[in-house]
Amino acid sequence: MPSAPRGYDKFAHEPFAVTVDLAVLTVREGTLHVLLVERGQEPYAGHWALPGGFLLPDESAETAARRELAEETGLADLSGLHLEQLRTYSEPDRDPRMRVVSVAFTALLPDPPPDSVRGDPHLTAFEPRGGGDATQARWQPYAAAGPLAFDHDRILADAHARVGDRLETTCAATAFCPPEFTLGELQQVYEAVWGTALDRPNFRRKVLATSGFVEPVPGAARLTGGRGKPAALYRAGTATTLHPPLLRPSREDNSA
Amino acid sequence: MPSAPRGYDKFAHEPFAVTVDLAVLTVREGTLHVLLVERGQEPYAGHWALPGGFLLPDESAETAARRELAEETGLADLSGLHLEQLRTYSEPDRDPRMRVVSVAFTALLPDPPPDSVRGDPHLTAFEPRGGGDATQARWQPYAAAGPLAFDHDRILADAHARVGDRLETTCAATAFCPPEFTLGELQQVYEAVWGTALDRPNFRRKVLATSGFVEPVPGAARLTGGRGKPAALYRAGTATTLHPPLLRPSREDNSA
DNA sequence: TCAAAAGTGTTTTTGGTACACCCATGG
DNA sequence: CCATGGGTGTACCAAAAACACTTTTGA
Repeated sequence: MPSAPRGYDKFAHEPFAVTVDLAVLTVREGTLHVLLVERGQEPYAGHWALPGGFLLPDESAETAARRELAEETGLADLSGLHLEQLRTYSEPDRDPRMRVVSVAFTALLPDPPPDSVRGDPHLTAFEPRGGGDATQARWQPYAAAGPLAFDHDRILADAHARVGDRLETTCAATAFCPPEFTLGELQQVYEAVWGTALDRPNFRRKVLATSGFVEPVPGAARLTGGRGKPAALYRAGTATTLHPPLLRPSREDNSA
Repeated sequence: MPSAPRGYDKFAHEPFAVTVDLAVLTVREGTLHVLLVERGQEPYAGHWALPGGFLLPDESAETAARRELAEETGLADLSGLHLEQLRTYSEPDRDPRMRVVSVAFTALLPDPPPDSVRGDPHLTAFEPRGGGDATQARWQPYAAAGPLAFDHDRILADAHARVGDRLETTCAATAFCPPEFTLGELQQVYEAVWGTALDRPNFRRKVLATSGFVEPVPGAARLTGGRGKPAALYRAGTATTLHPPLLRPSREDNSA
Protein backbone atom coordinates (compact mmCIF):
# COMPACT_ATOMS: atom_id res chain seq x y z
CA MET A 1 0.00 0.00 0.00
CA PRO A 2 1.14 3.65 0.12
CA SER A 3 4.44 2.84 -1.50
CA ALA A 4 4.39 6.19 -3.23
CA PRO A 5 6.57 5.95 -6.31
CA ARG A 6 7.74 9.53 -6.26
CA GLY A 7 7.45 11.15 -2.87
CA TYR A 8 4.56 11.68 -0.50
CA ASP A 9 3.13 14.95 -1.68
CA LYS A 10 -0.62 14.57 -1.56
CA PHE A 11 -0.89 16.13 -5.00
CA ALA A 12 1.75 13.91 -6.55
CA HIS A 13 -1.03 11.56 -7.63
CA GLU A 14 -4.19 12.12 -9.54
CA PRO A 15 -6.90 13.16 -7.10
CA PHE A 16 -9.90 10.90 -7.04
CA ALA A 17 -13.37 11.70 -5.89
CA VAL A 18 -14.71 9.00 -3.60
CA THR A 19 -18.42 8.36 -3.25
CA VAL A 20 -20.73 5.78 -1.74
CA ASP A 21 -23.69 4.18 -3.50
CA LEU A 22 -26.45 2.42 -1.62
CA ALA A 23 -28.61 -0.46 -2.78
CA VAL A 24 -31.34 -0.22 -0.13
CA LEU A 25 -33.64 -3.21 -0.39
CA THR A 26 -36.88 -4.18 1.23
CA VAL A 27 -39.63 -6.73 0.68
CA ARG A 28 -43.03 -5.19 0.19
CA GLU A 29 -46.08 -7.35 -0.38
CA GLY A 30 -43.96 -10.29 -1.37
CA THR A 31 -41.91 -8.36 -3.90
CA LEU A 32 -38.34 -7.13 -3.67
CA HIS A 33 -38.13 -3.33 -3.82
CA VAL A 34 -35.21 -0.95 -4.09
CA LEU A 35 -34.92 2.67 -2.97
CA LEU A 36 -34.24 4.98 -5.91
CA VAL A 37 -33.78 8.72 -6.31
CA GLU A 38 -34.46 10.86 -9.35
CA ARG A 39 -31.52 13.00 -10.36
CA GLY A 40 -32.13 16.72 -10.73
CA GLN A 41 -28.80 17.65 -12.29
CA GLU A 42 -26.64 16.62 -15.18
CA PRO A 43 -25.41 14.15 -16.01
CA TYR A 44 -28.37 11.80 -16.10
CA ALA A 45 -30.81 14.54 -15.02
CA GLY A 46 -34.26 13.03 -14.79
CA HIS A 47 -32.86 9.52 -14.62
CA TRP A 48 -33.30 7.27 -11.64
CA ALA A 49 -30.25 6.25 -9.65
CA LEU A 50 -29.18 4.64 -6.41
CA PRO A 51 -28.91 7.06 -3.49
CA GLY A 52 -25.44 8.04 -2.43
CA GLY A 53 -22.98 10.87 -2.27
CA PHE A 54 -19.48 12.08 -1.65
CA LEU A 55 -17.37 11.17 1.34
CA LEU A 56 -16.66 14.00 3.72
CA PRO A 57 -13.00 14.60 4.59
CA ASP A 58 -13.13 12.93 7.98
CA GLU A 59 -15.54 10.03 7.55
CA SER A 60 -15.16 6.45 6.46
CA ALA A 61 -17.22 4.96 3.68
CA GLU A 62 -19.41 3.21 6.25
CA THR A 63 -20.07 6.46 8.08
CA ALA A 64 -20.81 8.26 4.83
CA ALA A 65 -23.23 5.53 3.80
CA ARG A 66 -25.17 5.84 7.05
CA ARG A 67 -25.23 9.61 6.80
CA GLU A 68 -26.42 9.60 3.22
CA LEU A 69 -29.08 7.04 3.98
CA ALA A 70 -30.32 9.06 6.93
CA GLU A 71 -30.45 12.19 4.80
CA GLU A 72 -32.31 10.53 1.97
CA THR A 73 -34.83 8.65 4.04
CA GLY A 74 -35.07 10.78 7.15
CA LEU A 75 -34.65 7.76 9.36
CA ALA A 76 -33.71 8.81 12.85
CA ASP A 77 -32.01 5.71 14.15
CA LEU A 78 -29.85 3.71 11.81
CA SER A 79 -27.62 2.30 14.52
CA GLY A 80 -29.04 -1.18 14.15
CA LEU A 81 -29.25 -1.07 10.38
CA HIS A 82 -27.95 -4.05 8.47
CA LEU A 83 -25.32 -2.40 6.28
CA GLU A 84 -22.77 -4.37 4.32
CA GLN A 85 -20.08 -3.31 1.93
CA LEU A 86 -20.69 -4.78 -1.50
CA ARG A 87 -17.64 -3.85 -3.57
CA THR A 88 -15.91 -0.84 -5.08
CA TYR A 89 -16.43 0.33 -8.64
CA SER A 90 -13.49 2.14 -10.12
CA GLU A 91 -13.66 1.97 -13.92
CA PRO A 92 -12.10 5.21 -15.19
CA ASP A 93 -15.07 6.12 -17.39
CA ARG A 94 -17.92 5.30 -15.04
CA ASP A 95 -18.64 9.00 -14.47
CA PRO A 96 -18.40 11.29 -17.50
CA ARG A 97 -17.40 14.32 -15.46
CA MET A 98 -14.36 13.17 -13.57
CA ARG A 99 -12.64 10.29 -11.96
CA VAL A 100 -14.99 8.86 -9.32
CA VAL A 101 -14.33 5.75 -7.28
CA SER A 102 -17.46 4.51 -5.58
CA VAL A 103 -17.81 2.18 -2.62
CA ALA A 104 -21.14 0.38 -2.88
CA PHE A 105 -23.17 -0.91 0.05
CA THR A 106 -26.26 -2.98 0.50
CA ALA A 107 -28.77 -2.11 3.20
CA LEU A 108 -31.76 -4.18 4.27
CA LEU A 109 -34.86 -2.49 5.69
CA PRO A 110 -38.13 -3.85 7.00
CA ASP A 111 -41.40 -2.87 5.42
CA PRO A 112 -43.31 -0.76 6.27
CA PRO A 113 -40.61 1.74 7.14
CA PRO A 114 -40.62 3.08 10.68
CA ASP A 115 -42.71 6.11 11.58
CA SER A 116 -39.63 8.27 11.60
CA VAL A 117 -39.71 8.33 7.82
CA ARG A 118 -40.54 11.73 6.47
CA GLY A 119 -43.33 12.10 3.98
CA ASP A 120 -46.35 9.91 3.49
CA PRO A 121 -45.51 6.43 4.72
CA HIS A 122 -48.46 4.88 2.93
CA LEU A 123 -47.42 6.30 -0.42
CA THR A 124 -43.98 4.96 0.43
CA ALA A 125 -42.47 8.18 -0.83
CA PHE A 126 -39.56 9.99 0.75
CA GLU A 127 -38.79 13.65 0.72
CA PRO A 128 -35.85 14.49 -1.50
CA ARG A 129 -32.70 15.28 0.36
CA GLY A 130 -32.36 18.97 1.12
CA GLY A 131 -29.53 20.54 -0.85
CA GLY A 132 -28.90 17.46 -2.91
CA ASP A 133 -29.68 16.95 -6.53
CA ALA A 134 -32.37 14.34 -6.00
CA THR A 135 -35.78 15.69 -6.93
CA GLN A 136 -37.66 12.72 -5.52
CA ALA A 137 -37.10 9.35 -3.95
CA ARG A 138 -39.26 6.25 -3.84
CA TRP A 139 -39.41 2.51 -3.58
CA GLN A 140 -39.43 0.72 -6.91
CA PRO A 141 -40.01 -2.98 -7.58
CA TYR A 142 -36.65 -4.55 -8.28
CA ALA A 143 -37.81 -6.08 -11.55
CA ALA A 144 -38.84 -2.65 -12.88
CA ALA A 145 -35.90 -0.66 -11.54
CA GLY A 146 -33.74 -0.19 -14.62
CA PRO A 147 -32.30 1.40 -16.55
CA LEU A 148 -30.47 3.50 -13.99
CA ALA A 149 -27.86 6.23 -14.22
CA PHE A 150 -24.13 5.52 -14.39
CA ASP A 151 -23.28 1.85 -13.75
CA HIS A 152 -26.01 1.53 -11.16
CA ASP A 153 -27.77 -1.28 -13.01
CA ARG A 154 -24.71 -3.41 -12.47
CA ILE A 155 -24.34 -2.34 -8.86
CA LEU A 156 -27.97 -3.21 -8.21
CA ALA A 157 -27.60 -6.59 -9.87
CA ASP A 158 -24.49 -7.30 -7.82
CA ALA A 159 -26.33 -6.30 -4.67
CA HIS A 160 -29.20 -8.63 -5.48
CA ALA A 161 -26.82 -11.51 -6.05
CA ARG A 162 -24.98 -10.77 -2.83
CA VAL A 163 -28.13 -10.61 -0.75
CA GLY A 164 -29.32 -13.87 -2.26
CA ASP A 165 -26.07 -15.49 -1.15
CA ARG A 166 -26.32 -13.92 2.29
CA LEU A 167 -29.74 -15.44 2.86
CA GLU A 168 -28.21 -18.87 2.38
CA THR A 169 -25.54 -18.62 5.03
CA THR A 170 -26.52 -15.81 7.40
CA CYS A 171 -29.51 -14.63 9.39
CA ALA A 172 -29.75 -11.47 7.27
CA ALA A 173 -33.34 -12.25 6.29
CA THR A 174 -34.59 -11.00 9.64
CA ALA A 175 -33.24 -7.55 8.72
CA PHE A 176 -36.09 -7.36 6.16
CA CYS A 177 -38.66 -8.02 8.87
CA PRO A 178 -40.18 -5.79 11.55
CA PRO A 179 -39.16 -6.42 15.18
CA GLU A 180 -41.85 -9.08 15.47
CA PHE A 181 -42.72 -11.19 12.48
CA THR A 182 -44.30 -14.46 11.46
CA LEU A 183 -42.52 -17.34 9.82
CA GLY A 184 -44.66 -16.76 6.76
CA GLU A 185 -43.29 -13.25 6.47
CA LEU A 186 -39.76 -14.55 6.84
CA GLN A 187 -40.42 -17.10 4.14
CA GLN A 188 -41.75 -14.37 1.86
CA VAL A 189 -38.38 -12.63 2.20
CA TYR A 190 -36.57 -15.69 0.91
CA GLU A 191 -39.06 -16.21 -1.89
CA ALA A 192 -38.95 -12.56 -2.96
CA VAL A 193 -35.16 -12.39 -3.05
CA TRP A 194 -34.60 -15.81 -4.61
CA GLY A 195 -37.60 -15.70 -6.90
CA THR A 196 -38.56 -19.25 -6.01
CA ALA A 197 -41.31 -20.88 -4.00
CA LEU A 198 -40.33 -22.79 -0.86
CA ASP A 199 -42.02 -25.67 0.89
CA ARG A 200 -43.57 -24.15 3.99
CA PRO A 201 -43.30 -27.11 6.39
CA ASN A 202 -39.66 -27.68 5.48
CA PHE A 203 -38.79 -24.00 5.70
CA ARG A 204 -40.40 -23.84 9.10
CA ARG A 205 -38.50 -26.83 10.41
CA LYS A 206 -35.23 -25.55 9.02
CA VAL A 207 -35.57 -22.12 10.61
CA LEU A 208 -36.66 -23.46 13.98
CA ALA A 209 -33.93 -26.09 13.98
CA THR A 210 -31.25 -23.41 13.62
CA SER A 211 -30.71 -22.26 17.16
CA GLY A 212 -30.45 -18.51 17.47
CA PHE A 213 -32.04 -17.70 14.11
CA VAL A 214 -35.44 -16.74 15.56
CA GLU A 215 -36.91 -16.90 19.02
CA PRO A 216 -40.63 -17.08 19.78
CA VAL A 217 -42.57 -14.23 21.34
CA PRO A 218 -44.52 -16.12 24.00
CA GLY A 219 -48.25 -16.11 23.48
CA ALA A 220 -48.23 -13.54 20.69
CA ALA A 221 -49.97 -14.07 17.39
CA ARG A 222 -51.03 -11.99 14.45
CA LEU A 223 -53.72 -12.18 11.83
CA THR A 224 -51.65 -12.02 8.68
CA GLY A 225 -53.83 -11.74 5.61
CA GLY A 226 -57.07 -11.11 7.47
CA ARG A 227 -57.96 -14.67 6.67
CA GLY A 228 -56.42 -17.82 7.95
CA LYS A 229 -55.12 -19.03 11.29
CA PRO A 230 -53.30 -16.44 13.38
CA ALA A 231 -49.56 -16.95 13.13
CA ALA A 232 -47.13 -17.08 16.03
CA LEU A 233 -44.73 -14.18 16.30
CA TYR A 234 -40.96 -14.38 16.44
CA ARG A 235 -38.07 -12.04 17.04
CA ALA A 236 -34.64 -12.11 15.44
CA GLY A 237 -32.28 -14.28 17.47
CA THR A 238 -28.69 -13.67 18.42
CA ALA A 239 -27.11 -15.87 15.77
CA THR A 240 -25.54 -14.31 12.70
CA THR A 241 -24.61 -17.35 10.65
CA LEU A 242 -26.55 -20.43 9.56
CA HIS A 243 -25.04 -23.87 10.14
CA PRO A 244 -25.80 -25.75 8.04
CA PRO A 245 -26.74 -23.23 5.36
CA LEU A 246 -30.23 -22.80 3.98
CA LEU A 247 -29.48 -23.48 0.33
CA ARG A 248 -31.82 -22.31 -2.39
CA PRO A 249 -33.51 -24.98 -4.50
CA SER A 250 -31.20 -26.85 -6.85
CA ARG A 251 -29.88 -24.75 -9.64
CA GLU A 252 -27.71 -27.41 -11.22
CA ASP A 253 -25.63 -24.86 -13.10
CA ASN A 254 -22.16 -26.18 -12.53
CA SER A 255 -20.40 -25.21 -15.72
CA ALA A 256 -18.47 -22.02 -16.18
CA MET B 1 -23.00 8.51 -6.11
CA PRO B 2 -22.03 11.69 -7.95
CA SER B 3 -24.75 13.88 -6.55
CA ALA B 4 -22.32 16.69 -5.95
CA PRO B 5 -23.78 18.93 -3.25
CA ARG B 6 -22.15 22.12 -4.45
CA GLY B 7 -21.29 22.00 -8.12
CA TYR B 8 -19.12 19.67 -10.10
CA ASP B 9 -15.71 21.20 -9.74
CA LYS B 10 -13.34 18.32 -9.23
CA PHE B 11 -11.67 20.22 -6.42
CA ALA B 12 -14.89 21.04 -4.62
CA HIS B 13 -14.38 17.94 -2.51
CA GLU B 14 -11.49 16.71 -0.47
CA PRO B 15 -9.11 14.88 -2.77
CA PHE B 16 -8.49 11.28 -1.78
CA ALA B 17 -5.57 9.13 -2.70
CA VAL B 18 -6.70 5.71 -3.89
CA THR B 19 -4.50 2.66 -3.58
CA VAL B 20 -4.74 -1.08 -3.94
CA ASP B 21 -3.48 -3.64 -1.44
CA LEU B 22 -2.88 -7.26 -2.32
CA ALA B 23 -3.13 -10.29 -0.10
CA VAL B 24 -1.29 -12.78 -2.32
CA LEU B 25 -1.62 -16.27 -0.89
CA THR B 26 -0.13 -19.62 -1.73
CA VAL B 27 0.20 -23.03 -0.10
CA ARG B 28 3.76 -24.14 0.35
CA GLU B 29 4.56 -27.50 1.91
CA GLY B 30 1.15 -27.73 3.46
CA THR B 31 1.26 -24.26 5.02
CA LEU B 32 -0.51 -21.09 3.98
CA HIS B 33 1.93 -18.36 2.96
CA VAL B 34 1.48 -14.71 2.13
CA LEU B 35 3.59 -12.42 -0.05
CA LEU B 36 5.02 -9.51 1.95
CA VAL B 37 7.26 -6.57 1.16
CA GLU B 38 9.57 -4.66 3.48
CA ARG B 39 9.01 -0.94 3.40
CA GLY B 40 12.02 1.26 2.75
CA GLN B 41 10.45 4.62 3.52
CA GLU B 42 8.51 6.26 6.29
CA PRO B 43 6.03 5.66 7.64
CA TYR B 44 6.61 2.13 8.81
CA ALA B 45 10.09 1.99 7.27
CA GLY B 46 11.55 -1.44 7.97
CA HIS B 47 8.13 -2.90 8.65
CA TRP B 48 6.56 -5.61 6.57
CA ALA B 49 3.42 -4.83 4.60
CA LEU B 50 1.18 -6.15 1.88
CA PRO B 51 2.28 -5.23 -1.63
CA GLY B 52 0.30 -2.54 -3.38
CA GLY B 53 0.41 0.98 -4.66
CA PHE B 54 -1.40 3.97 -6.06
CA LEU B 55 -3.91 3.88 -8.86
CA LEU B 56 -2.79 5.56 -12.06
CA PRO B 57 -5.17 8.16 -13.51
CA ASP B 58 -6.63 5.93 -16.19
CA GLU B 59 -6.75 2.49 -14.65
CA SER B 60 -9.33 0.66 -12.60
CA ALA B 61 -8.51 -0.90 -9.24
CA GLU B 62 -8.41 -4.33 -10.87
CA THR B 63 -5.96 -3.15 -13.48
CA ALA B 64 -3.81 -1.46 -10.88
CA ALA B 65 -3.79 -4.62 -8.79
CA ARG B 66 -2.54 -6.71 -11.71
CA ARG B 67 0.09 -4.13 -12.59
CA GLU B 68 1.36 -3.86 -9.04
CA LEU B 69 1.47 -7.61 -8.67
CA ALA B 70 3.39 -7.98 -11.91
CA GLU B 71 5.85 -5.32 -10.82
CA GLU B 72 6.39 -6.85 -7.40
CA THR B 73 6.70 -10.46 -8.48
CA GLY B 74 7.97 -10.09 -12.02
CA LEU B 75 5.35 -12.51 -13.26
CA ALA B 76 5.01 -12.23 -17.02
CA ASP B 77 1.53 -13.56 -17.54
CA LEU B 78 -1.13 -12.74 -14.98
CA SER B 79 -4.01 -13.04 -17.41
CA GLY B 80 -5.29 -16.21 -15.83
CA LEU B 81 -4.62 -15.13 -12.28
CA HIS B 82 -7.34 -15.66 -9.73
CA LEU B 83 -7.88 -12.11 -8.49
CA GLU B 84 -10.84 -11.11 -6.37
CA GLN B 85 -11.81 -7.85 -4.77
CA LEU B 86 -11.96 -8.19 -1.00
CA ARG B 87 -13.28 -4.90 0.30
CA THR B 88 -12.31 -1.25 0.62
CA TYR B 89 -10.71 0.26 3.68
CA SER B 90 -11.45 3.92 4.20
CA GLU B 91 -10.98 4.81 7.87
CA PRO B 92 -9.76 8.43 7.95
CA ASP B 93 -6.73 7.68 10.09
CA ARG B 94 -5.51 4.50 8.44
CA ASP B 95 -2.55 6.33 6.90
CA PRO B 96 -0.78 8.94 9.04
CA ARG B 97 0.31 11.04 6.07
CA MET B 98 -2.91 11.73 4.27
CA ARG B 99 -6.33 10.51 3.40
CA VAL B 100 -5.90 7.17 1.63
CA VAL B 101 -8.73 4.90 0.53
CA SER B 102 -7.50 1.44 -0.32
CA VAL B 103 -9.19 -1.26 -2.37
CA ALA B 104 -7.95 -4.64 -1.19
CA PHE B 105 -7.70 -7.76 -3.31
CA THR B 106 -6.91 -11.39 -2.74
CA ALA B 107 -4.82 -13.33 -5.23
CA LEU B 108 -4.17 -17.05 -5.25
CA LEU B 109 -0.95 -18.45 -6.70
CA PRO B 110 0.33 -21.99 -7.11
CA ASP B 111 3.55 -23.07 -5.50
CA PRO B 112 6.27 -23.19 -6.75
CA PRO B 113 5.87 -19.92 -8.60
CA PRO B 114 6.34 -20.09 -12.38
CA ASP B 115 9.81 -19.76 -13.85
CA SER B 116 9.04 -16.23 -14.91
CA VAL B 117 9.55 -15.11 -11.34
CA ARG B 118 12.61 -12.99 -10.94
CA GLY B 119 15.18 -13.88 -8.36
CA ASP B 120 15.94 -17.27 -6.88
CA PRO B 121 12.82 -19.41 -7.09
CA HIS B 122 14.14 -21.93 -4.61
CA LEU B 123 14.78 -19.30 -2.00
CA THR B 124 11.29 -18.11 -2.81
CA ALA B 125 12.50 -14.52 -2.74
CA PHE B 126 11.47 -11.79 -5.12
CA GLU B 127 13.45 -8.82 -6.25
CA PRO B 128 12.10 -5.61 -4.82
CA ARG B 129 10.17 -3.48 -7.22
CA GLY B 130 12.37 -0.98 -9.09
CA GLY B 131 11.58 2.57 -8.06
CA GLY B 132 9.25 1.58 -5.26
CA ASP B 133 9.91 1.80 -1.58
CA ALA B 134 10.04 -1.94 -1.00
CA THR B 135 13.53 -3.07 -0.08
CA GLN B 136 12.70 -6.76 -0.30
CA ALA B 137 9.82 -9.12 -0.84
CA ARG B 138 9.28 -12.68 0.25
CA TRP B 139 6.82 -15.39 1.14
CA GLN B 140 5.99 -15.59 4.82
CA PRO B 141 3.97 -18.25 6.65
CA TYR B 142 0.56 -16.81 7.35
CA ALA B 143 0.75 -17.63 11.05
CA ALA B 144 4.00 -15.65 11.40
CA ALA B 145 3.06 -12.72 9.17
CA GLY B 146 2.21 -10.02 11.70
CA PRO B 147 2.43 -7.38 12.83
CA LEU B 148 2.25 -5.52 9.56
CA ALA B 149 2.23 -1.84 8.65
CA PHE B 150 -0.95 0.26 8.54
CA ASP B 151 -4.12 -1.82 8.91
CA HIS B 152 -2.67 -4.68 6.92
CA ASP B 153 -3.08 -7.18 9.73
CA ARG B 154 -6.80 -6.71 9.47
CA ILE B 155 -6.78 -6.82 5.68
CA LEU B 156 -4.81 -10.06 5.79
CA ALA B 157 -7.18 -11.58 8.32
CA ASP B 158 -10.16 -10.57 6.20
CA ALA B 159 -8.51 -12.08 3.15
CA HIS B 160 -7.92 -15.34 5.00
CA ALA B 161 -11.54 -15.50 6.07
CA ARG B 162 -12.74 -14.72 2.58
CA VAL B 163 -10.59 -17.38 0.95
CA GLY B 164 -11.78 -19.90 3.51
CA ASP B 165 -15.35 -19.12 2.52
CA ARG B 166 -14.51 -19.28 -1.18
CA LEU B 167 -13.14 -22.80 -0.82
CA GLU B 168 -16.54 -23.90 0.44
CA THR B 169 -18.59 -22.72 -2.48
CA THR B 170 -16.24 -22.23 -5.44
CA CYS B 171 -13.49 -24.08 -7.27
CA ALA B 172 -10.93 -21.50 -6.19
CA ALA B 173 -8.75 -24.15 -4.54
CA THR B 174 -7.39 -25.19 -7.93
CA ALA B 175 -5.91 -21.69 -8.26
CA PHE B 176 -3.43 -22.71 -5.54
CA CYS B 177 -2.35 -25.73 -7.57
CA PRO B 178 -0.03 -26.08 -10.58
CA PRO B 179 -1.63 -26.93 -13.95
CA GLU B 180 -1.51 -30.62 -13.08
CA PHE B 181 -1.98 -31.70 -9.52
CA THR B 182 -2.96 -34.65 -7.35
CA LEU B 183 -6.01 -34.88 -5.17
CA GLY B 184 -3.68 -35.01 -2.19
CA GLU B 185 -2.26 -31.62 -3.13
CA LEU B 186 -5.76 -30.22 -3.56
CA GLN B 187 -6.70 -31.54 -0.15
CA GLN B 188 -3.60 -29.91 1.35
CA VAL B 189 -4.89 -26.58 0.08
CA TYR B 190 -8.13 -27.02 1.98
CA GLU B 191 -6.36 -28.19 5.11
CA ALA B 192 -3.84 -25.35 5.03
CA VAL B 193 -6.45 -22.64 4.57
CA TRP B 194 -8.99 -24.06 6.98
CA GLY B 195 -6.48 -25.33 9.52
CA THR B 196 -8.33 -28.63 9.86
CA ALA B 197 -7.69 -32.19 8.80
CA LEU B 198 -10.05 -33.76 6.27
CA ASP B 199 -10.99 -37.37 5.70
CA ARG B 200 -9.22 -38.38 2.51
CA PRO B 201 -11.74 -40.89 1.14
CA ASN B 202 -14.63 -38.51 1.69
CA PHE B 203 -12.76 -35.55 0.24
CA ARG B 204 -11.88 -37.58 -2.81
CA ARG B 205 -15.46 -38.68 -3.39
CA LYS B 206 -16.77 -35.17 -2.91
CA VAL B 207 -14.38 -33.61 -5.39
CA LEU B 208 -14.88 -36.27 -8.03
CA ALA B 209 -18.65 -36.16 -7.61
CA THR B 210 -18.71 -32.44 -8.42
CA SER B 211 -18.73 -32.40 -12.19
CA GLY B 212 -16.40 -29.80 -13.63
CA PHE B 213 -14.32 -29.32 -10.49
CA VAL B 214 -11.36 -31.41 -11.70
CA GLU B 215 -10.83 -33.59 -14.75
CA PRO B 216 -8.35 -36.46 -14.92
CA VAL B 217 -5.18 -36.34 -16.99
CA PRO B 218 -5.39 -39.75 -18.68
CA GLY B 219 -2.64 -42.11 -17.72
CA ALA B 220 -0.58 -39.55 -15.85
CA ALA B 221 0.69 -40.04 -12.32
CA ARG B 222 3.22 -38.48 -10.04
CA LEU B 223 5.35 -39.64 -7.13
CA THR B 224 4.32 -37.15 -4.50
CA GLY B 225 6.41 -37.48 -1.38
CA GLY B 226 8.95 -39.83 -2.88
CA ARG B 227 7.29 -42.58 -0.92
CA GLY B 228 3.88 -44.02 -1.40
CA LYS B 229 1.74 -45.00 -4.33
CA PRO B 230 1.94 -42.66 -7.35
CA ALA B 231 -1.09 -40.40 -7.48
CA ALA B 232 -3.25 -39.75 -10.52
CA LEU B 233 -3.02 -36.24 -11.94
CA TYR B 234 -5.89 -33.86 -12.52
CA ARG B 235 -6.44 -30.52 -14.17
CA ALA B 236 -8.80 -27.75 -13.10
CA GLY B 237 -12.21 -28.22 -14.66
CA THR B 238 -14.50 -25.67 -16.21
CA ALA B 239 -16.82 -25.25 -13.25
CA THR B 240 -16.53 -22.20 -11.03
CA THR B 241 -19.05 -22.94 -8.30
CA LEU B 242 -19.62 -25.98 -6.10
CA HIS B 243 -23.13 -27.39 -5.83
CA PRO B 244 -23.61 -28.50 -3.19
CA PRO B 245 -20.87 -26.69 -1.27
CA LEU B 246 -17.90 -28.37 0.36
CA LEU B 247 -18.49 -27.23 3.93
CA ARG B 248 -15.71 -27.19 6.45
CA PRO B 249 -16.03 -29.47 9.48
CA SER B 250 -18.71 -28.42 11.95
CA ARG B 251 -17.83 -25.27 13.74
CA GLU B 252 -20.96 -25.09 15.83
CA ASP B 253 -20.51 -21.41 16.53
CA ASN B 254 -24.00 -20.15 16.00
CA SER B 255 -24.20 -17.34 18.48
CA ALA B 256 -23.39 -13.77 17.70
C1' DT C 1 9.19 -56.17 5.12
C1' DC C 2 7.91 -51.86 6.70
C1' DA C 3 6.33 -47.02 6.24
C1' DA C 4 3.90 -43.87 3.58
C1' DA C 5 0.67 -42.29 0.55
C1' DA C 6 -3.13 -43.44 -2.90
C1' DG C 7 -7.35 -45.48 -3.65
C1' DT C 8 -11.90 -48.58 -2.70
C1' DG C 9 -15.79 -50.30 -0.03
C1' DT C 10 -19.29 -50.23 3.53
C1' DT C 11 -22.12 -48.88 7.29
C1' DT C 12 -24.35 -45.38 9.86
C1' DT C 13 -26.42 -41.13 10.46
C1' DT C 14 -28.05 -36.90 9.14
C1' DG C 15 -30.61 -33.78 6.67
C1' DG C 16 -33.41 -32.47 2.72
C1' DT C 17 -37.71 -33.40 -0.12
C1' DA C 18 -42.27 -34.39 -1.03
C1' DC C 19 -46.10 -35.05 0.47
C1' DA C 20 -50.71 -35.83 3.32
C1' DC C 21 -53.18 -34.01 6.85
C1' DC C 22 -55.22 -31.09 10.73
C1' DC C 23 -56.21 -26.29 12.86
C1' DA C 24 -58.11 -21.65 13.22
C1' DT C 25 -59.98 -17.71 11.27
C1' DG C 26 -63.00 -14.54 8.03
C1' DG C 27 -66.44 -14.32 4.68
C1' DC D 1 -69.00 -24.57 4.98
C1' DC D 2 -65.51 -23.06 2.22
C1' DA D 3 -61.31 -20.52 1.19
C1' DT D 4 -57.05 -19.13 3.20
C1' DG D 5 -53.04 -19.37 5.59
C1' DG D 6 -50.69 -21.64 9.92
C1' DG D 7 -48.91 -25.80 11.81
C1' DT D 8 -47.77 -31.15 12.37
C1' DG D 9 -46.47 -35.83 10.92
C1' DT D 10 -44.14 -39.01 8.12
C1' DA D 11 -41.98 -41.77 4.62
C1' DC D 12 -38.37 -41.62 1.35
C1' DC D 13 -33.96 -40.56 -0.53
C1' DA D 14 -29.38 -38.44 -1.03
C1' DA D 15 -25.39 -36.94 0.96
C1' DA D 16 -22.03 -36.69 4.63
C1' DA D 17 -19.25 -38.97 8.40
C1' DA D 18 -16.65 -42.65 10.19
C1' DC D 19 -13.74 -46.28 9.50
C1' DA D 20 -11.95 -50.75 7.69
C1' DC D 21 -9.36 -52.32 4.04
C1' DT D 22 -6.37 -52.92 -0.30
C1' DT D 23 -2.66 -51.16 -3.53
C1' DT D 24 1.79 -49.38 -4.91
C1' DT D 25 5.80 -47.24 -4.26
C1' DG D 26 10.75 -46.16 -1.71
C1' DA D 27 13.79 -47.30 1.91
